[in-house]
Order: sequence, then C-alpha cells, then structure tokens
Amino acid sequence: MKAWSKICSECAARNATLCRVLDPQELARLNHASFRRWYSAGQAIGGIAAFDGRCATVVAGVMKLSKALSDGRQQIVALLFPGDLLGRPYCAEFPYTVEAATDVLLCWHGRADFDRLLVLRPDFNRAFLQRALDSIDAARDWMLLLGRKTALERVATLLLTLLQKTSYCCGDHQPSQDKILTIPLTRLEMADFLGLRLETVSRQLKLLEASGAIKRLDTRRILVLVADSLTHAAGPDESGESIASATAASAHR
Amino acid sequence: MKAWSKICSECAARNATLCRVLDPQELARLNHASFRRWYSAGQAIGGIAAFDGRCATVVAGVMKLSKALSDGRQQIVALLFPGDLLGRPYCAEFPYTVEAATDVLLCWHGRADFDRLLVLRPDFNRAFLQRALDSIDAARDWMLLLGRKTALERVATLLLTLLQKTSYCCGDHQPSQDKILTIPLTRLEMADFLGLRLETVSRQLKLLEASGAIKRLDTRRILVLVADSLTHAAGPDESGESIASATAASAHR
DNA sequence: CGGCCGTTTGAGTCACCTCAACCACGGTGG
DNA sequence: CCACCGTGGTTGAGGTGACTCAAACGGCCG
Repeated sequence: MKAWSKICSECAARNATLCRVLDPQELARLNHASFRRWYSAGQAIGGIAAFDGRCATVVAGVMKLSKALSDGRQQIVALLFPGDLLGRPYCAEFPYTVEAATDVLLCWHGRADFDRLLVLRPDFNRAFLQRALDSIDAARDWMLLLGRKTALERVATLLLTLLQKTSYCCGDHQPSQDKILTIPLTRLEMADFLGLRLETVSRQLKLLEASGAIKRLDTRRILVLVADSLTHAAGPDESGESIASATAASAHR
Repeated sequence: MKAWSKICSECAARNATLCRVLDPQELARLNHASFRRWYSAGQAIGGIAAFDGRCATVVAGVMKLSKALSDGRQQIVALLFPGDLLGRPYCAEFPYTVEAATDVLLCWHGRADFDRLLVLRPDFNRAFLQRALDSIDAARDWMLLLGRKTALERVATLLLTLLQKTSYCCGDHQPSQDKILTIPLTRLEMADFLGLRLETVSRQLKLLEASGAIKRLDTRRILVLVADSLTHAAGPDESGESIASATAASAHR
C-alpha cells in the first residue's frame, strides 16, 4: 500500500476533492482541523446520528450508503469513491447506513472549519453545491435504472459506471489501459445496488461473458473485452427527449 | 380559481418557498426581476437546454421531472409541488424532461438576481442548499421503493406521499381534514413514477379499495378511509439500521 | 349518436425470484 | 500435510408477481 500522506497538498485524492479549490493558506488550516482514519471492509460507521453535521472526504477505497426496510430488504443508494464527500453539514441526522465496501481511508474535517469555509468561501460553497446537485442527478439516473431497466441492462450499466468511476479515481488501480475492472462489491452488494437478487446478478454476468463482452478472471476482477458490447447491453441511450414529437407518436411505448 | 397575486409578499406559495427567508427589501427586488406564467397540464417546458441556469418556483399545480430511454421507457424522477424550486443555477443543462402534470403557475426568477442572492445572502444560500440535500434524500428514498418494494407497497406509498405533500401545500385543496386525496397524475404517470405498468397500478388500487383502506370516487379523487391501513400496506418501516446486529442475524433476508 | 381518451378487467406469459445443492477458496487446527 | 469448516459464488429447477396483449367500459365533446 502506498504511503498515505497526511498533508492535504499531497492528498492521494486531491484532484477529485472539494478541497481542490482552496488556496494554500485555507488548506493548511483545514488540514490542521482534519484527521484521517482507516476503516476495514464491511465496517459500519457509528450509530445513526454519529455524524452530527460533520463531513469526511473519501481518500481511498469505496464507501456505500444504503437504506433498509425493517424486514431486511435493502437498497444501496450510493457509492462514494475517492474524492467524494460523506455527510451532511448543518444536520445532525444522516439518514443512511454507512459502510465501507472496501478498506477505506476517510479524512474527517472539523465541523467548525468546514462550515466556516462554506460560509466564507464562495468558490468552496459553490463547489459543494455543485456536488450536491450532481448527487441528485446520479440518484435520478439510478431511479431510471431501478424503475425501467432489465436485469441484464442493470448489470451492464453497473460495470460501465464502475469502469468510468475507477478509471479517473486514484484507487488501487493501475492507471494503464488494461481494462481490468476490479469490482469493489460482493455479488450481494451488487444486487442490493441494482434492485436484484445476487443469483440474478451472477446469471447476467454469465450471459455477458457468454456474449463475449467480458471475461471473469475471478469473482472480483473482470476483463472488459468489448466495451461497446457492454454499452449495447446496457440498453438504449437516454433520450434528451428530442423535440421530435413526431418520433414519439410512433415509438412511444 | 383564486386571484394569483403578482406580489411576492402575497404569494400563494409563500410559506413553502425559498423566498421566505428574504427580507422585504430583497423580496421587492426579486419580485421586480421575476415574472409569472401559466402552463397547462401536459405542457412541456422548452427544449433540452431551455433553462440556461434560470430557476423558477412552483406557485400552483404540480410539475413532473422525468428521464427516458430512447425506446420510450420512461421514469418520473420527481414531482414538484407549490413552493418547490425548478432548475439548476450556474448550469446551462437541466437533464430532465420537464412537464406540467396539472395546470401550473411558475414564477421565473431573474438569473442575475437569483445568483446574486445565492452569493450574498448566506441564509438564502443555506436554504437553497438545504433544498438540494432534501432532494437527494427524496430521490434515495424513492430508490428504495423502486428497487425493493412490491407493487402494492409502491402504490400505497405514493398515496401516502401525495397525501402528505398536498396537505400542507397550498394547492387547490380544501385545508379541511376530509381526507379526500386528489391525485395530480394519470394512471400512466403514476406507473411511470412507480416503475410499474398502468394496469398494475389500477389493479393495486382495486386491491386497496377491496381491503377497505380507500374508496375511489372517480379516477382522480380518492377517499382515504383508513390511513393506518394504507401505512400498513406501504410496507414495513424504514429501519434506522438498528444497532442490533442481534436481530439482523436472524431477520436479515 | 359516435368517437376519443383514460381507465378497468381478464387471460396468458415471462423475467426474475425462491429454494436448494454444489463448488472454490482460504484459514484453522490436529 | 490434510481434514474441516465458513464464506461467497455459481448453477439448477420450479414458482410467481408483474408484464403483455386484448377487450370492454364510462365520461366527455363535437
């Protein structure tokens, strides 16, 4: 494992973080008020209200946020990659179950300093807002998947999403173009993210392999042979709801 | 129909809007830079990039945001009620199809003035941020529904949600406790919101009626007879993922 | 009256779920 | 070194909830 610097300016996730917008002085101050901690895979973070308005940045690894019904049905609602922010400022409650999917290094920010930046630094504030809005878009994209896509499309979409996320995030990945995807989730977690059962996920992966799009190296690693084929399996494009009410009339449903 | 004042301080949606936090002076200024416009049910708003960073407040009626695949499959990702904000500041793109579900009155805000408030007024900024974060929560709640709930649970949940939303929003509703719910959606729209087919929605409503929880007055209006029964049909509580790994061991799945 | 639209109802099908067996791998201890 | 076990993954057989297709209904409007 790399040497994980405690210095913000040397942060492994620096380019992807919110903190990027800060000047050296601000950064030093935030650095002083932050601390880092490792969580091992599967470890959950605190009780329900353990956040108490504090935020943390994912430096390495993948976190998962999930919601559950009391009968055990569970839905993963977000994955957080290096550079992503965890928590909700101003708000004691953080209504999700937070768990490390892989081993994770978090950088916890001092609440007072973080809130201060939000108020005093417009660019920081705006970057934060941008993130929040992006999270909305991501959640809504996934709503489309959960509500309307088939099992095969869901699995293919997940693989593509992971491929994209891990390619420019500074995980434990080779920066090379080898197209080996290391899935940070178990089959059960994939299922909980996709609104499927783990058996179904397994079967769809088999189908994708049979179609020649991928090759399963081991349970966690997948060699992407034909990315286009994956894209195709992921279903039709999202339509920007073209102006063409002409096409809509015939093609609609 | 009421007389819809053009004066912000007399706005029908005032108590639910962002603008609530503004002082009279700011309000007057924003008022000056805003204009109101009616959209009839079913009407779509502009082309894809018609927003161009501008925002609008829903004053009356219900808007829907949806995403679609190019083969016609569609998912409604959000409903906007009076007081809710529409659009995305700083960003030309607004990646949703925006349509009026009912007749809707929008109050369009001047971009410059709106952005200025966002920067200069911390309370306004914070209120906006709060909204965005609430939208994330709402989308993720719905992800749980789409990924894990049964058809009956979905329909019941929708009815409860609508009941709650319309009860304290200043729609065309009686403020009384009569428990008559006027659904602002067609069956097809309900289906597109719930990730179901319209026939399925219809059948589940029939089941709910057979169980005595509701009575269908006409296609749009529903008399809620036993709200508890609806709540029960909506499925088990969301668990705050209790500390009890003890219960989890047995009850989990 | 006739046509249209949104809705309801029915009958049959299928994609995904359920249940269960089996397998591969890694760690543990005799 | 190997028997044992636990965990996570795969595979199979059968079931079912929601979908598909189709027909009929009822209110509305010309």
